[in-house]
Amino acid sequence: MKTIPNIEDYANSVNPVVRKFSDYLDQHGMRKTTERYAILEHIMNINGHFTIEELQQIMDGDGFRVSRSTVYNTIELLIEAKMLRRHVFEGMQAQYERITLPHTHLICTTCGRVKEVKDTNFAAFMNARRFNAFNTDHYSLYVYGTCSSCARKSRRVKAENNKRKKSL
Amino acid sequence: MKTIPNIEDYANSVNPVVRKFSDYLDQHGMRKTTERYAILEHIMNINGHFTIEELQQIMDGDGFRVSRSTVYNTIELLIEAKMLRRHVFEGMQAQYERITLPHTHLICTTCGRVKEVKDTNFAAFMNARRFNAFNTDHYSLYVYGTCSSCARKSRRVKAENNKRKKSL
DNA sequence: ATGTATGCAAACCATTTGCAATGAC
DNA sequence: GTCATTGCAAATGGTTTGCATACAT
Repeated sequence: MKTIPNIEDYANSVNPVVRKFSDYLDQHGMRKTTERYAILEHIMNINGHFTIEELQQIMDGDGFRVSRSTVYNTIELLIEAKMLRRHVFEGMQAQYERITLPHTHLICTTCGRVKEVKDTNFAAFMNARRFNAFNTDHYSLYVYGTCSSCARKSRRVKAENNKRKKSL
Repeated sequence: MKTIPNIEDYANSVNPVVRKFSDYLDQHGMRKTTERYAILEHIMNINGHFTIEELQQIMDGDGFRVSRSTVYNTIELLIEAKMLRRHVFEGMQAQYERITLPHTHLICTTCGRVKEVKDTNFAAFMNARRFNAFNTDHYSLYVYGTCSSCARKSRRVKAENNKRKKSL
């Protein structure tokens, strides 16, 4: 098991992400527990999206056992602290990701993989966009379609089907 | 109870939405049942979003009882027929809406109300947008924030709090 | 007549909750 | 020492499933 530093180490961390969480806990009179920091720590090591299940498996594999309720609890705190976002893509279970720079989500409807892409044009568009009498906090753009790897596979299957037809 | 026309009437309907559904059922060797048409009929009368629960209550109120499984079943068919879309906004249960023109969703994080807004600039932007090696099928833009009515309420509450403070 | 679709009740599964034990403060 | 947090197990609630019955074809 990777050693999880003790709570004082975290409370004094210079990592701005850890700082932000500590500050949030302080400001809300909440306790700084090993579990909370361990969960944040593991989330910081994940690139892109993860499900609750995946996060817990990563932590388990790392020898750090936390109860499911605590995972949900901490995820909720991180969302309230505006450090994490929950996404529910069509037909999939909830996925989470750290809030970083705004980006677009490409979701392959065949394999379910999600890819984040920077999109400065879109970000600029949204920054300028005002919705009448609506005060925007944040936004999500989900683009559904077929990723290149699934498109390749489907072309291969079609080619094989054609071959079969010819040989009949 | 509003009379639901019989199945032949539907099969011969000139309504393009009903047509599309009939064609889909035909092409897939599926049966044209009263329940399926009644569900489509009621969905067509709904403006904007609805939950499964809401749809069923509307149908009940209209004296048309369908089982929950049939509602789910038919909703699924309509999604496969690309006539309906499922949305899961942050912290809410699934909502459905007919596929019409592309539009942006404004979701109030206070009251949960969802509003659709046309956005021709954004539609134009997305039409021109190509994602490298990704074949786009459709997209959804969710904008979260505070609607005008909730903003008004919150201003009122703040004003009252200030008054109270002064009088102390 | 055949077999798909419906309706009901039971099963499912991600998430939430209640509560005794633990540990941050 | 106090009380928020944890972990477990049970409850919840939206959705799915199995199966006998109804009905479109």
